[in-house]
Amino acid sequence: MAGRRPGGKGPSRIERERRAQLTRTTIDLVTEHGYAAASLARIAQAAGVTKGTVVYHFATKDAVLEAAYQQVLNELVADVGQAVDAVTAEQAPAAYVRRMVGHFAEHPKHARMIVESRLHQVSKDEDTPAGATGPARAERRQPLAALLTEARGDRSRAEGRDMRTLAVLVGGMIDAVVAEGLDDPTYDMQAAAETIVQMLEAELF
Amino acid sequence: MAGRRPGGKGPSRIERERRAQLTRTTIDLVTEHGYAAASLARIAQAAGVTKGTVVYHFATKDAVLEAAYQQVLNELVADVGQAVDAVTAEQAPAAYVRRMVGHFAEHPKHARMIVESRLHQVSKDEDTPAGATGPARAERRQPLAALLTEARGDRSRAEGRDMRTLAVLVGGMIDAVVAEGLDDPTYDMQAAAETIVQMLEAELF
DNA sequence: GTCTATAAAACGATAGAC
DNA sequence: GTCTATCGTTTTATAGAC
Repeated sequence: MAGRRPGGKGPSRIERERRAQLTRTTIDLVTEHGYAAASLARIAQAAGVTKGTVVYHFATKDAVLEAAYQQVLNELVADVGQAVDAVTAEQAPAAYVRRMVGHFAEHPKHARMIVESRLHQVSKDEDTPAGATGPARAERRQPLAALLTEARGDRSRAEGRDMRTLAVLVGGMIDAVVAEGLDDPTYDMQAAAETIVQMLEAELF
Repeated sequence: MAGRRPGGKGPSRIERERRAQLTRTTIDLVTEHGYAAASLARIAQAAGVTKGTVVYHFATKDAVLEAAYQQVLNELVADVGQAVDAVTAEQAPAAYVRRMVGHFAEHPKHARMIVESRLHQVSKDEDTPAGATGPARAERRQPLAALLTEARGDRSRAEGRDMRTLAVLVGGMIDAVVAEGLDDPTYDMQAAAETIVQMLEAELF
């Protein structure tokens, strides 16, 4: 494990810089050549260091990829969270959709990183079937479902509506729009986001 | 290359059986332990043969996975195509959604296989960014987009609607429902499919 | 604290025996 | 037509020099 220093102080300056450099390089590698191309040797070569250096700072190859993924995810959560907190509960779902699509439109690399990680970042449990990311996946739609329930309030039109399914559907639409935008840079993701908002609000209000 | 026989007859009986056995084994491996676990050695071991045998019938490892994927895809296309052809143009989109979800609900293994292949089945071109599956991905939504355009006819409500985006959104909702169903077997995919149909027809008619 | 050198295993694919 | 044996590469990780 890296970062084991005597005194209880935080990571050293060069420790933080090296880790940041390596995660940046890893993100580039994964987004440009796929998860399979992100071997220790390639990460090291791309960063201009040796394999030993990479393993020294991260202990294992998976730790590097996990760190890269977490960084991307943290930025997304912070960005969307801020946008949602800035509006009323009623406007929150629309803000969520717009910022989610907007974030990925502004950071296509991050979108690719998350798409690539979705499948590979599965648990190491041998008995876990592929694609079943377990709790991580189940929690993916939960924040949106909570926003929807709050926004709905006690409106009659939305009575009996299944907020879980609505969250699943809206989440799927967002994923699809992002994927389409990655494939075709000329695709108008913002316009598609507005269509999602309209369909969502037709169901909610 | 396998199957090179003197006379212009089709593949031999044992050729067909071996290939079928190996593709079946490969599908099981990929769906249960992920694409990364589908190495030549593991495929051979699971099928009770040697690596050489596998390579003899398929020439390359990717050819095995491609064959497994194509078989799954062919069954899906045949099933959904038949369902769509059995109804009027107006009912076709709803039939598409229902059979798509139904097929994956009945064949969870196939759903996992397709999800796993989505990322890895990228072109071998070094310059192709990860996640960009090129033409294959662009064509994914085309059949649905065609159904939507035909079903819409000349209805006023649907005038100016972007059928490409609608196809992208509906496709994304289907993917999300299938993924949710894979993660949680108790999830009511059929009910979710009906919600998709309702939202779709609200946009179309 | 950082690196070189290397170990040990798994990989895809081939050559050649039968 | 089918298999065994093996080649050459690449993988992750470690041991030890500096």
